[in-house]
Amino acid sequence: MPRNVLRDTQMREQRRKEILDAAASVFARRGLLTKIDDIASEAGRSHGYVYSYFKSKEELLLAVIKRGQDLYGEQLNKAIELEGKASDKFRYIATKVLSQESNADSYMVLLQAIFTDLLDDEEKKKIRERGKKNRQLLVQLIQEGQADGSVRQGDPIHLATLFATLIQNLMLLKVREYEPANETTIQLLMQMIGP
Amino acid sequence: MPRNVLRDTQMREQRRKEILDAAASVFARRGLLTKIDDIASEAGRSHGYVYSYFKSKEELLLAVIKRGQDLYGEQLNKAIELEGKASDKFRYIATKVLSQESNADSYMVLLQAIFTDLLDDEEKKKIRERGKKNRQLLVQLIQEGQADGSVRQGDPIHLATLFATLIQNLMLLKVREYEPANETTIQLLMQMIGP
Amino acid sequence: MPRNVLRDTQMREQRRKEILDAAASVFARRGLLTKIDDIASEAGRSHGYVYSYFKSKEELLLAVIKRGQDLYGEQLNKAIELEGKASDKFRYIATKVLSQESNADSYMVLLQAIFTDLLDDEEKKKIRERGKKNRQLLVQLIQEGQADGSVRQGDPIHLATLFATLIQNLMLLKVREYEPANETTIQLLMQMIGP
Amino acid sequence: MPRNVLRDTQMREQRRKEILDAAASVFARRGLLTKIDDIASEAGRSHGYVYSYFKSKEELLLAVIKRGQDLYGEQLNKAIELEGKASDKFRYIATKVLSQESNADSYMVLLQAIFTDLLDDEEKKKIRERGKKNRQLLVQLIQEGQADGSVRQGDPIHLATLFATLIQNLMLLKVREYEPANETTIQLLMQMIGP
DNA sequence: GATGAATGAGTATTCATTCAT
DNA sequence: AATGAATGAATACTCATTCAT
Repeated sequence: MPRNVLRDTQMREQRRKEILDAAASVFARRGLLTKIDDIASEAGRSHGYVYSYFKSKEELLLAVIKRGQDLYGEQLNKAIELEGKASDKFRYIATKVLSQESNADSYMVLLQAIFTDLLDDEEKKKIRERGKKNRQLLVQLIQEGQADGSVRQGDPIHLATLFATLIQNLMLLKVREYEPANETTIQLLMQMIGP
Repeated sequence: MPRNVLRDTQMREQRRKEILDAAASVFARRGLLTKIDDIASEAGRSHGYVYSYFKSKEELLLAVIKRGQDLYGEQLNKAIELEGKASDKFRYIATKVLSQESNADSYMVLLQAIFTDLLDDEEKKKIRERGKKNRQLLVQLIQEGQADGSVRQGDPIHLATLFATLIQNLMLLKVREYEPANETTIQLLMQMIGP
Repeated sequence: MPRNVLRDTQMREQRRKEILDAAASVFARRGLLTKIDDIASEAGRSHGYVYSYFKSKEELLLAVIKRGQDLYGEQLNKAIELEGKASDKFRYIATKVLSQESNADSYMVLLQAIFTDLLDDEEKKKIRERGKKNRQLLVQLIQEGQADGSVRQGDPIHLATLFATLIQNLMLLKVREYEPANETTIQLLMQMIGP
Repeated sequence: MPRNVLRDTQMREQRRKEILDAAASVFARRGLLTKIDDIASEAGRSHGYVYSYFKSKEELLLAVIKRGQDLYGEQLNKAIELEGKASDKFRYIATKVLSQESNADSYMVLLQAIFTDLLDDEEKKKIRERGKKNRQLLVQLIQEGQADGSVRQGDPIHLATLFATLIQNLMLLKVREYEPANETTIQLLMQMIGP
């Protein structure tokens, strides 16, 4: 009986995802000091297993970063597609992003990867490209808000950077309980980008 | 015949500082992956030399973090002592801090140290204490600004956190040329905390 | 597919023993200056291999010492269980112990470990406890001999110490060809403890 | 005024001796793991000081061993020159040697040096020669005792070896409080070599 | 496929030794 | 003479990666 090729492929994809989840969590916690064994344990597998899905630790790291950026992009897109004023969408983004711990993890991994010369420039460039693409979504939203009067005037790119910067860093601090980041913070944040 | 003890001590202090400078620079660039050899090379010395001034890589890392926090605190204090409205002091801080690359380096090192479980909780606690002390300076300044009408109303602690978060993350992004951070950004930042 | 767990475990035990053998031999030859690499080479393996069986050089050293003491204890017990007069058992011990080179190796390792402050007091204490347990076996035998008239009178503990001391040191000297230790020596030794 | 060359030489000799004393004590305690710094500290000097008196750690080690052997030889000679029966001289030796802690230290250093391949064969040979010379003194004494009837019959070389072995190992054990070695032990020892 | 035994490149750290002061 | 700054060879230990079972 021939194997079910489709199912095999799906299975494989599923397994790959499990490893990726484990990797994201551990990379966030231990940074670049993460060991393949840590990831394998987190996934409840042996380290050899990990290698049958990813060629190297670097490949795994890059995959984690990419997925984090893609997920963030999706969250932004979902917000953009909402009904209502731009400021409501920003509020949605702030609330949504800050509420998901995995975002903070992803961002921390990204930061470390960018800041270290572990990765070659080629890879760093790809990461930056994705970052710009995501920021462009925010820029759009800023412009939308400036048009509907719900966001203050000013260079949209800088405003988008400030907004992104704020929620990203707040995420970091929140997760580590290093500084507070709650509803009050979000309200302030909204006033700051408000008109 | 013993040498000139006073001069020896001064020399030693000077050398220690040189290593610390080198270490700060390399830690910022390579994060926790930094090798003692990298630091020694950066300082133009052998690795053994480094060990005659610092007992271990961890001690060196902690010293780098502490110095970064202390310098930041000094910059804040200098701003506080200026004449003028609180908002002018904030502008001074933003301009000053963002203009010094070493601040970004220090902050990145701090982030990685906090985010990794390389350090024990004891050490992390010390770092957090210093962080709180520095933020308290900003809180004071926010309150001063709310009194003189140059800063918007709202919980001072959250406002301070937001401000700190903004300049810190902007520092990061600037240094890595990942995102822009310039005079325009600062102006926006000022409007955001303005009344 | 997981492997045969039972066989794996047995294999692992076997490998551990091989390393222990190699370690005993090299420790005896090079003392505490022994390098892990020496041991690995002796076992025909890489140094990493050694570390997957023993956490550290110290753990390996302690295991070597313990095994040496346990083996010596077994040899004593075997002698005790023989038929015949106590003096015959002593002769058996002297002959048996002196004929096995590994005994000398073990003893030398033990001596060095005890005499250096490499090990903490906790570990040294354990070693001494085992030493006392073994000497107690000799004390029993001395008393048996004094009862059956085949061993001279006198404090059994001191006599046991003297006997142990003699065979241990003779072992040392013999192996290193520093001094002779043969049948004649054993005869003399027997006369000395004889009535 | 020309320097007092004689006094300078004596001074130098004196300093050398001080280092040697410190070295003997530390080598005994820490074995071949002894650091030059340990020795320098023990002597209340800097490590550079040590190097102006001894070319290397090995030279220092060899000097310590040689001195220990020479001192032991002197003690034997002194005993031989006493009036009385050979057995009295043996008792004197046992008492004297066991009462001086430095003898145990020296012997331990010697043992370790012999048992390690740190030293080249050339040096080991010299050490063995001195050892034989000292044992020869004991052999003489055994023969003297067999002549005057105060020592049992048997091959003098083996008897000498046994005696030497006994007192050396007892020294070791005594110093480390690993086993008892006192007046009672000496009495037994005397009976053992007695006729 | 899944495991974990085995390897060895890489790294922190120590310490003998040199030498300028 | 005496010190201790500086070096770098040596060594314990880690961990990514490979591969036989």
